Amino acid sequence: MPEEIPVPPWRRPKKAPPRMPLTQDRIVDTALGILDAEGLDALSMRRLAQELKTGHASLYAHVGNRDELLDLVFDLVLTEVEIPEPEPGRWAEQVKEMCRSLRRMFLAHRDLARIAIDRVPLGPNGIMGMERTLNLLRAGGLQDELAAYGGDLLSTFVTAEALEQSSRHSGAEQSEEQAGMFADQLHGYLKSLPTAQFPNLVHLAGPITSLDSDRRFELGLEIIIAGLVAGAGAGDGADDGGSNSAAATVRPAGSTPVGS
Amino acid sequence: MPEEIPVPPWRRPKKAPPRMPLTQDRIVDTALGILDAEGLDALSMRRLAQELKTGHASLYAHVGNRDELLDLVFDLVLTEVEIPEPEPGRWAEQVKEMCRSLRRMFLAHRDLARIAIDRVPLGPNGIMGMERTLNLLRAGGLQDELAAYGGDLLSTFVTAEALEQSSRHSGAEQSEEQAGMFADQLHGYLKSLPTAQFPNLVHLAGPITSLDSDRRFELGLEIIIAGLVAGAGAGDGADDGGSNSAAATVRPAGSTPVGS
DNA sequence: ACCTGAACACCGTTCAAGT
DNA sequence: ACCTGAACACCGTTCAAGT
Repeated sequence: MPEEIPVPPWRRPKKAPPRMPLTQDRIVDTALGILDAEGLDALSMRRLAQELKTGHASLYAHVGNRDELLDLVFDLVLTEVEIPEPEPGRWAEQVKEMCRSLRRMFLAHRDLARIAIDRVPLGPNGIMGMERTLNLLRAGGLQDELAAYGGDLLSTFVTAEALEQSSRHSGAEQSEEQAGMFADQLHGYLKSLPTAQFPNLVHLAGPITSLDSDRRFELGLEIIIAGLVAGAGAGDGADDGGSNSAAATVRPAGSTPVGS
Repeated sequence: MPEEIPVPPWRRPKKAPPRMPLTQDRIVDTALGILDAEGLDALSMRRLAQELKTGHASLYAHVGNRDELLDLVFDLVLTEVEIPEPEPGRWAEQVKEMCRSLRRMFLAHRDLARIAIDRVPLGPNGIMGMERTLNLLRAGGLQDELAAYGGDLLSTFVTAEALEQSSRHSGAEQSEEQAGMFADQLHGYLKSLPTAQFPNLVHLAGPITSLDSDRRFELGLEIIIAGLVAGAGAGDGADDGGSNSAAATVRPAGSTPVGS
């Protein structure tokens, strides 16, 4: 009888050989897969168990309950967020880069903003991210209280904006120009309001409905950072503060993922 | 046989005589009652029907589905939010008053922030509120785009902050100093982290955990308003802009509820 | 120790049938 | 026209029983 031929490693991209013992990591990975492909409502314990070819009751040996599972999924994706190491003269731009990276993570994972919105990221990657965020914010000269709260405010903003963007076209399975069609409808509705009673809505129907997600995001970012800088007083490190980013020539060489 | 004695009106505060026909208003009122008393998770169509002494299928003749019901509840409570008529020299303070009123509404209705967070208020009271908000913001000299987005940003902020505050002590039925106990635990945890790896978290453990909800709210409000003012340029109407409120002596006589 | 089947106590929504 | 009962297709969580 010949020796057993080993399975070539490239046959199992990362998932598992047909029968792998149930593991918390495997459960969380699979949950994220379902989330990305089908959304939060499809992510039931039963659906997840089916994907893992096991009974749904078996999951409770490894995750406690559904809410804890979502905590773990949230902490896992936090790995993808890049928080730059502070560089002099680039503070405002680096804060923006951090927020844009967080936003990219949300846009890459369906319904993740819904999971994140009412959760404090206290998993290992969340704690790591908090540390690096505080480090960046303090480099801008924010005093303690403002640095402590500023990180919260920024991440809340990014999460809420991602939530709004994803929920805007969540009615069915559409995703592309459906947002535009909704905006058109809303524009027509606002324009049709009685001018005497709603002068501002009629006048601003254009600006209200023409702001796309990217513009909203950058505008909000600008506002909050300007507010933080204003609150920082004439801080020493915030030399690049304010809403301009004149010194944005250096590449973000120091940016690294949270998880490493 | 004597004439039928009429029921004294004070016996039915506002609810209904024992048998009143099912109505959308009655359904929405009752839904809000359940929400306040028992929270969003308790607000099922079946629980609601039971409260109304009817079959749960009957509700669908008046509300479409559960999501639409929540839309209606949201629009109903928007009635309680006061948005001041602009007064010269009090812009920043009036914006704060508006946001505080919105916050009070959220704190008065359990889990309402969870309902509001992924909903655009397009009901009659929502539209009315948008109009009055835009009117106030433009009185501060914000140009069109900033006014259009500023209202969104402010209400998102207030909603997210209310959500965080309510979810902080949502584990069980506690509500009072439970938040303080959690803060203490978190403080101990942050202080126990290895200083070499987490210098900022260790150093800021105090500020991070000592910020109570009121302080967080006022801080965030300050930051966003400062950012809006900075973006407004040297606007004419924003004479009271910035983060101070020196002229806050006049009573808000012009403030009126949204719904009237 | 880990996994399973079966059960418990719920959901939202639909629809034919009643009044 | 409005309401109802019954059914459909799901949920999360627990727990005694198996291996």
